[in-house]
Amino acid sequence: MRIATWNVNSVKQRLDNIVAWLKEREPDVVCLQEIKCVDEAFPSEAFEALGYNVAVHGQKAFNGVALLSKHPFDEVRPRLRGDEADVQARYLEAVISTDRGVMRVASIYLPNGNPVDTDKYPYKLKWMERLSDYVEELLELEEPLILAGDYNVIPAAGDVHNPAAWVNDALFLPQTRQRFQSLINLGLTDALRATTDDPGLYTFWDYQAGAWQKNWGIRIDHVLLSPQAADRLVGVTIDKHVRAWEKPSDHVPVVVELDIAARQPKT
DNA sequence: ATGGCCAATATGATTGGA
Repeated sequence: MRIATWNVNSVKQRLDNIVAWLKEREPDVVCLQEIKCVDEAFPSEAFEALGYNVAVHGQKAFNGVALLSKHPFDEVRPRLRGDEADVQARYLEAVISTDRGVMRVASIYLPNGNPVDTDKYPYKLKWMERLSDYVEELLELEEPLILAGDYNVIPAAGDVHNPAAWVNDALFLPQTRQRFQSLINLGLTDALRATTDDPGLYTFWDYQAGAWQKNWGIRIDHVLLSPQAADRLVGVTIDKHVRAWEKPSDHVPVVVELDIAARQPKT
């Protein structure tokens, strides 16, 4: 089972790139973030033509998450629980049947939190606590659980080109990193860090200041695994090459290979 | 990060992203 996450920064602007990447990579499941459109405007047909089932949780202009899957969704759950007044579309979860039972996959777009002296930073921290509270419940199910997305968290100094420049940023502040660590401490595995200790592995390069050309990147797109998923981890790849394509997103896909097979349809 | 961008909005300037 190949599961990927990609913040596409507008599904409409990125459709050609996404389709080209899907053909090249052939993932089973894709978690998309920042689709920046309402459900009705999501280009489902382009993905269905490639054999994907589609689930969308969008909103007008900003945010928005989606799931693509070669295998049918048994259940789809939008919105992160814990705040009924929160209208931002940042969480979408689905259940897929596999040879190891139920597998649960979530597409996550965690709030950025900048500027930190506004209400955006408390919103981020609250969102992280809501996520932890919910994940604590999900882990009790003892299923393969894949929490994939743009976490807007730089976990450690080795995950940013110039740590000193980010010390006061919402992505790297100690409180942010502590809450991310608390989430991991519930019993999750950062898939990339389970495979390598190498610094300088990035998933985002700003459009500004020639950041891509200078490799001024940050690692903020993560795939977190429950024990039942981590035990089946085969490998992790950052598809860095798509950042050099025409009209790129500022994020690139992160792809996880798990030794889990889709349930064969009954014949 | 020496400065540098990009997407959406009934747009021609502003907001949001990271």
